Order: sequence, then C-alpha cells, then structure tokens
Amino acid sequence: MADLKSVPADAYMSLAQSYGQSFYGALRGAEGTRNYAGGPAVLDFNPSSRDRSGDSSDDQTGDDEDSFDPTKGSPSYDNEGKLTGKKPKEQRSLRLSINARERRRMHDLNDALDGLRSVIPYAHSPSVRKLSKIATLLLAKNYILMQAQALEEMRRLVAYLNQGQTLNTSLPPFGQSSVYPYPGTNVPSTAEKCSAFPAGTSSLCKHCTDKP
DNA sequence: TAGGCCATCTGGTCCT
DNA sequence: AGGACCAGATGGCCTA
Repeated sequence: MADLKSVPADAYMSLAQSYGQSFYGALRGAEGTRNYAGGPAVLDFNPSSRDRSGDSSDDQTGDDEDSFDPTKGSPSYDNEGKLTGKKPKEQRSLRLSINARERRRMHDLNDALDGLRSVIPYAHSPSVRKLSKIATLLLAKNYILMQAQALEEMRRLVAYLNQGQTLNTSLPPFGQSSVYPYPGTNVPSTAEKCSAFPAGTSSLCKHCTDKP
C-alpha cells in the first residue's frame, strides 16, 4: 500500500483528466465485454462530420467494404474539409487498412496486459473477475516494488551473515512487505482490493467511492 | 438505470 | 508514403 500512497492524488486526477470521461472506476472484470474477436465494432462515428459512406469494419481483417458504396458518398475531403485527390473508394480502403492495423496493435497491447496479469499475484481462477487494465498496471507496479524491497532485504541478510554486521531492523519481516498488493492471500476480498489503493480510499475503487 | 470498463474508429503527429 | 503511437469520441455490455 505504501507505494501506491506514494502516487500523488493529483497524478491520478491528471491521468483521469487526460483520459477524459469516466476512465476511473471500480476494480471489476470485463470478461463479458472482451469480444473483439467479432465484437460489435459497428459504430456510427460522427457521421455528420466525416466521410463515412458505409458502416465501420467489424471483422478482424479490416477489409470489410460490403456496405461501402462510393457512388453514394460525398467527394473526398481531408480533415480540413478540402477536396483530396484520392477517390472515395481508395480512401475507404486506406481507412479500413488503418483501422485493422490499429485493431491489431490494440490486441497486442491487450495480450501484453494478459501476460502481465498472469504473473502478478492475483487470483487467476475463472470464478474471479479479471483485473481491469488500470488495476493490472497498479498492482504490477506494487509487485515490482515489493520484489525490489525483498531483494534489498536479502542483500542485507547476506551481508549480515557474511560480515556479522548488524541487521537493519527497520525493514519489515521478509515476505511481509507493505507494498505487497494483497498480503496473506491470493484471493483478495473487496476490502483488500480497496486497500491496494492510495490512502485507503481511491477514486479507482468503487468500494472506496461508495463509502459514506 | 447510472456508472464503469471496454473495443473500435478516427484524425493527428512523429518517425523511418 | 506508410506505419506506429496517441488521444478523443462513441456505443455496447455488465454490475450495483
């Protein structure tokens, strides 16, 4: 907990602001919402201001042009509203290609996050909700700090054993590092999840924010 | 039903 | 020119 306390609240606020809308919330899972393999993805993104003759790509390849009809679309404009040289169909094709690439990039990012989840001390059973992205990152940071502290502890112990030096007893007993995300168990309760956040309360934790 | 979390699309910027 | 990265916007799903 100590490490998370070290993260200033205004840092969270600035992060929240940078993400806009409601980025922060409860520690919750999203297994039910992870459906990018054929997920919804059919969005009508700001149709009034953009060149969107067809719907959005909703497959993995990004080359879905079934609903695109260049004859129905307006002429090609750039982001300043100026006409561009590319035909609408070419523009659409390019856009779909870019979308697919971005989708792939985000999938890679999510795969990396899954890998991170798999190595941090958190319950991995199917009955336990998957950590959110932000919780994964925060707990990973916790875990790294805890490991660093444990390593330092071991070094001191080795030095003591080798040289007969006095142990620095200010450190907590081995394995009881204050930065360990959820001490004592691998299956955190809501309160334990809550305690992983700064100062005992956090806008990151719905359990905290629901407190009176 | 509101809020949280997410995937996706999109345009902008930077780099190769 | 094309790709990578980023952030904003949007809508869907889920939970309290």
